[in-house]
Amino acid sequence: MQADMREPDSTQGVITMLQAIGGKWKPLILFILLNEGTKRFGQLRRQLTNITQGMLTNQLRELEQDGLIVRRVYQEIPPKVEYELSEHGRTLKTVLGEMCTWGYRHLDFLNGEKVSAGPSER
Amino acid sequence: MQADMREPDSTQGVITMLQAIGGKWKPLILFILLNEGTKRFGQLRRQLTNITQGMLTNQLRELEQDGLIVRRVYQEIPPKVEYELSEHGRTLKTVLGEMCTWGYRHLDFLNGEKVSAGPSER
DNA sequence: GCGTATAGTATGAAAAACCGTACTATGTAC
DNA sequence: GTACATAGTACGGTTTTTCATACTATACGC
Repeated sequence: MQADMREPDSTQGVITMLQAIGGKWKPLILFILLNEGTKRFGQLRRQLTNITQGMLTNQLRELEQDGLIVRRVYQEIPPKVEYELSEHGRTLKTVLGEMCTWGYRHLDFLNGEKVSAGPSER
Repeated sequence: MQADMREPDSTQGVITMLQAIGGKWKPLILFILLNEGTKRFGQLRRQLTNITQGMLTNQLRELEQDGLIVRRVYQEIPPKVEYELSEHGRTLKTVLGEMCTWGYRHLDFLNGEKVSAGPSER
């Protein structure tokens, strides 16, 4: 038996998780850093095609404050700043994996419904 | 995009997941139904102490439309409506579990930081 | 000096999420 | 008739999130 297992019926964990990586951009940022490693600010901005600079800065700051990513500033001109997952950030791998899997499963479910469910009665 | 592309570096799954169960109330509702089974509307409302009726109705409708919960209406007066997880909704168990676990881990991390990091200068 | 590239900051507007309050319908008990 | 209980709906307002646009600083090449 797990000694330290907090009550599984408590929503605390899930809520904490959603606060940390929920939202429109954070999962994207984390995925990119998780799968492609260190990235510069501009690289992220170009990859997240629709994000504004302010938004990206903001999200990166929050992720940094939550200890999920590390910001490395090179004292150069023009500026160079790199971002990568922290050690703690890398512990997201399994969760994100599970979420990804379920997400696809859900997509399949939604599609399957459209196809196989009887006459749509809404 | 392509429903077929399941590369682990795709954010599609995670985004889908967050759209389905993200937000302030859905995780709470799902947790209650997952751990305590079928509930009536009023029971949920009392358990989610701060939710408004409109919000609860709205969230339940969305969860129903996403096929995660089932709404059962009894033709009685006063009205009686029960909600429970659908079969598909129950597949959330593992993901929610993982999220919960990581959430707690993250809380520990945040607390650990406060305690063990150098002279607190805040 | 003038334009380019980078990593931002600042400001206000728009959109989305969420909340509070009042209202509906109807069978039962009083 | 009056009040109560249930599961809602309707309306408007506040709060939070996201967006668009313009601006900063500075080494380098021309």
